[in-house]
Amino acid sequence: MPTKFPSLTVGRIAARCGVKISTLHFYEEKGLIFSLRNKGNQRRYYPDVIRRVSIIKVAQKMGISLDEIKNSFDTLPNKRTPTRKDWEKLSSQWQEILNGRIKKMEKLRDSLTGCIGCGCLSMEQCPIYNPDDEASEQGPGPVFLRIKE
Amino acid sequence: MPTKFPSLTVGRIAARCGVKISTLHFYEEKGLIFSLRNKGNQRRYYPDVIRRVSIIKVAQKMGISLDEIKNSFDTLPNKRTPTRKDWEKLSSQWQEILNGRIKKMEKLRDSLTGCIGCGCLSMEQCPIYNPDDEASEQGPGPVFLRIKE
DNA sequence: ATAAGACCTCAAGTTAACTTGAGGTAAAGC
DNA sequence: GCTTTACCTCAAGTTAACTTGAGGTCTTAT
Repeated sequence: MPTKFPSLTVGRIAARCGVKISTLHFYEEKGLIFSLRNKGNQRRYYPDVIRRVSIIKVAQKMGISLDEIKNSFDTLPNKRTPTRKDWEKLSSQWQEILNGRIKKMEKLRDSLTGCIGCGCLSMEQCPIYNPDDEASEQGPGPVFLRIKE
Repeated sequence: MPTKFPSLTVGRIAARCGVKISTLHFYEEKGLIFSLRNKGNQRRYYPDVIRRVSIIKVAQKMGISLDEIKNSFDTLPNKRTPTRKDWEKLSSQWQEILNGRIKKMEKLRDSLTGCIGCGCLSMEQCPIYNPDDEASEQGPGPVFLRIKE
């Protein structure tokens, strides 16, 4: 916990992080980052906000939504900016999500491979048209498979 | 090319494909599917629209946008509904895209693995903070890396 | 023939993640 | 002190991919 009044301006943070000022306003509004105000009501940041923003950006690249990111941040003690240990935790959380996504994609890709030239476009047996994880999940549901007529 | 007037109603197609009627209207507006109108101005479809919608859905699962899907469809002769041969072509196109995405994700995941516990949160050497494909792409650009001070 | 159910159009709303703009204040440089 | 930047707030706009609703017409079943 820094003790001196923060001195980084929003413009500076923006430049450092490669984002627009409006993005920082937006993140703050969403509770993803924080700032103090100087006498003139301008935002002043502690340097750790840079790390925070960078982490947000990395997470986004993994396809994590801002909401999920916020949730993860909120699980940290005192809503502090992730420390090295925290980062370990967060990144392995996110890694799992990432792994799940990759698996799904690979599955799809492989089905696709099997489909190339298989002539199943009739949608009667094509695995792609009826992947287990969706159509069969909740009973009747979508009807990709039963085209029959 | 079917020669008889089409008879499938929008409600029927919706039920078959597991989508809402409004979605079909929307797809038509976007030029992704087509219909004829009966005397009373109601839509009537040829059965192949079902295949078309199914393909759209599959493509979307691969993360292909409607715009990209439309582009792909538009490359087909006469903008016809994909035949088996066409499907071969489209699916391998999309497979490439999918492969690219998977690769990116894997890269990210692996960087992440390398990062867990590496303490590079200072953002001075962390590969994640400065993946080649973005920051270094266009000269100056974002500044994730040069945090220095 | 008539009522219920299926359709039609067009406008506006929804979510995510921001961006843009207008109108006004602060801070910094000379 | 003055001017140029940098900030501030709040409202509205943006894109993708749809959904919802209002007000009205067709079709179909009885």
